[in-house]
Amino acid sequence: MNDVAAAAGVALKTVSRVVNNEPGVNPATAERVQAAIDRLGYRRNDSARTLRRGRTASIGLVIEDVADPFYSGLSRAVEDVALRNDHFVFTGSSGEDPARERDLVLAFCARQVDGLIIVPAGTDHGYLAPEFDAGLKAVFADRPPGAGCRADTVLSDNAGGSRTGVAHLIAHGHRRIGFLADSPAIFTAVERLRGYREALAAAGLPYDESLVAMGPPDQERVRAVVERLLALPDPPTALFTGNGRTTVATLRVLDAISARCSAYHCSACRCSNDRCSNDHGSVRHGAERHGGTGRHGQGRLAGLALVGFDDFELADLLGITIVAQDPSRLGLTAAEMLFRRLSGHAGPGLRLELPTRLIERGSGETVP
Amino acid sequence: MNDVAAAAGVALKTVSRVVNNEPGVNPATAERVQAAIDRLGYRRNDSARTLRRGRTASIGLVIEDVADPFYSGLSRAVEDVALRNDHFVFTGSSGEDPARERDLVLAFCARQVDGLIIVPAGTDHGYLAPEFDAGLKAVFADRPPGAGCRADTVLSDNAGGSRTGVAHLIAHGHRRIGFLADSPAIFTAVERLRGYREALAAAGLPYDESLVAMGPPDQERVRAVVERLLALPDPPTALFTGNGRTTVATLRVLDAISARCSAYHCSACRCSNDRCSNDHGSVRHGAERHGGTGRHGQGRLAGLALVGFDDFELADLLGITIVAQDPSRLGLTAAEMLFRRLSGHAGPGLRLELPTRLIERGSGETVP
DNA sequence: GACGATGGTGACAACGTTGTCAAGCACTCG
DNA sequence: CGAGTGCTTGACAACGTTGTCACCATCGTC
Repeated sequence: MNDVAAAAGVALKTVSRVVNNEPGVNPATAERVQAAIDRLGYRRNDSARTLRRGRTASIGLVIEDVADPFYSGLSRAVEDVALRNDHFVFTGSSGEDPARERDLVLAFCARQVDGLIIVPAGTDHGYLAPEFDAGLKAVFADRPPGAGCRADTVLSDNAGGSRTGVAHLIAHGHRRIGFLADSPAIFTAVERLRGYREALAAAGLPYDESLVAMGPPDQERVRAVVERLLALPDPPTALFTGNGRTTVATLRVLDAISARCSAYHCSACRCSNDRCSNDHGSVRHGAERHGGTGRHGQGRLAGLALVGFDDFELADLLGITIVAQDPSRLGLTAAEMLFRRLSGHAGPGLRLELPTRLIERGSGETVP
Repeated sequence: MNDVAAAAGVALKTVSRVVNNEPGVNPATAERVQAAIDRLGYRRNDSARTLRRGRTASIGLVIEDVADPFYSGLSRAVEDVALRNDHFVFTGSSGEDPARERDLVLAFCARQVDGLIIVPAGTDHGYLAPEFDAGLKAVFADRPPGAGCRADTVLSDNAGGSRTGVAHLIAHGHRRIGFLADSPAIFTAVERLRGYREALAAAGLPYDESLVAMGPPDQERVRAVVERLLALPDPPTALFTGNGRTTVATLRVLDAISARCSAYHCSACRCSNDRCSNDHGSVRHGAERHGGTGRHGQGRLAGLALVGFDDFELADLLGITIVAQDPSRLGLTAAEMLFRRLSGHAGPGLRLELPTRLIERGSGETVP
């Protein structure tokens, strides 16, 4: 900027005015300055600007994993809102590690982000107190902050969505419904379990702990869980899967089981064959309709009904009934709440719950 | 920092030394300072630090869309490498708009990012020249920079992968192969078209322009394209789709066509029925094997063979043969190249090409 | 006992911007 | 002609760090 000022024969401050489109500069001078700027390829140093003004025009976003479609949808929405507000976004993935969440958050604070959107991995946010005192604004998304933290929060209606999904299976005659979800350390998983229990209770069905399995959605764990469930003396006739990754992993397992067993007592055409070489205990045979209009998934679910929490790509094609939450709406809402705070809005911390939506595609509408 | 210094009864500089773990501080003093830091909840202001040191310890990442699984995988890899190198990542989505790409890049530069990883939307990167002069390091990923820009570049072997995929279809007896890809403004699409043509040429097959359709992968456009192809007097018996989104959109279209037509001349069991009420011209009927071990997709492709560029979630389950590139390897490689430059590595701009891999899953192995 | 080496500490300038305030100028009005 | 007004411009300090350099003890050595 110094060089530009010298080149244009004006003072530093005048260049600053031109760069910032401040009023009160003679058009002729402005043009001269602009010419010097272009000639020298000058670009404002936003670090210095930030230091001087105290605002960085950037926000931090801490999520679990950008590579997860749920969070990448959320990210995109946050980014869009931020850009509309002339802010940039630092993104960091915590990988469900509370320590990493904390490190990321504090690092973003040291970078003087104006605000934060956090999908918390941990449950203690005491470390944020000094930051809040220093004027930091934060919004929690998808999961609430730990006790004692009164920040704005945007959640999905996890319990309600889960209740609806499970009630849907019950309405189709299912009495034994397996429940697979993420680890009980995760808020959403616990809420969805609550919804599951509420739906059972509302229908007067017992809660059977042997039908419930919670843990990380990795393929091998899910495989073991599904096989355990199907080997029960009184196995489930339907599954409710508590997040997108678990649903997908479950689909793979059920598909493999279906493929191992080529015997079908087909309910549509009444044909049957006994080429089944699979020692699969009491697994019911699939109800694939030969040449019918059923969707892909239905013939490949080892005879089980399935409803999942979270929509995912190709769920439509596979005919998987799901309870949809809207990740981009979650991100959008969180970002808008944050920018409202940043523009001076005071008032107590809000807690919003976004509705979910049951989308029927076939896999949840089969009878036991 | 001033307050901390006052509270600990030391000079500013000593606090600075403690904060930065610089040697030469009396342990007792350091402890006193640390206590003051903790008591006051002090956190270093990285804006000032940046201003003083000239390095921001952050990099910028410009991609097409974080919400696209391809780019979110790439992002995650970049983020991981950055974190390992104690850097943070600004991410911005260009949405294939060259102007937005430019704005993002320049905004990141104004923020003094140490380096950039760019998936370019545009083909003119002259605007970067002053930044390069000022010492900016940049790596281009997935697509090369515009002419005249000698920056490091990491690409997938687009033409080669496409050639392999198409040759695979040819090897299975296909002579009329439709080619669907992204807009010809996009480097990868053009390269993949080149691979398609090379595979045809190598097999002595003619290049028929009416079998080629390029444009954005939105569902309605793809639907129209597929329907046009199938209505040709001599329709294709196979399709090669040039990216993940196009593949998925194509699957939806073919599924809808298959569902509309419930007539199957089943090659596996020789049964046939004529309940087909669909006016689908010369569309071949699906080869679904009733109760066989085939994968989901094969019965739902309207009788067409299909190979797609890019792997995607559930492609395994659907039995879709694809040419896989590795987005996270792309991101990892780009980030490592960038950090090599940042740590002083000089030398001419490199251009790397990562290999692709054909994964056979059924949809690409059916005969015409 | 004088000297240099060593370890610990602090004063000060500088990084590149912007907010504050004041000054210069041309013009108008009484 | 002088005061008042509005427009344009510039000098200067400050933002919170860190690099440079200098200072002062303390210690060991000749």
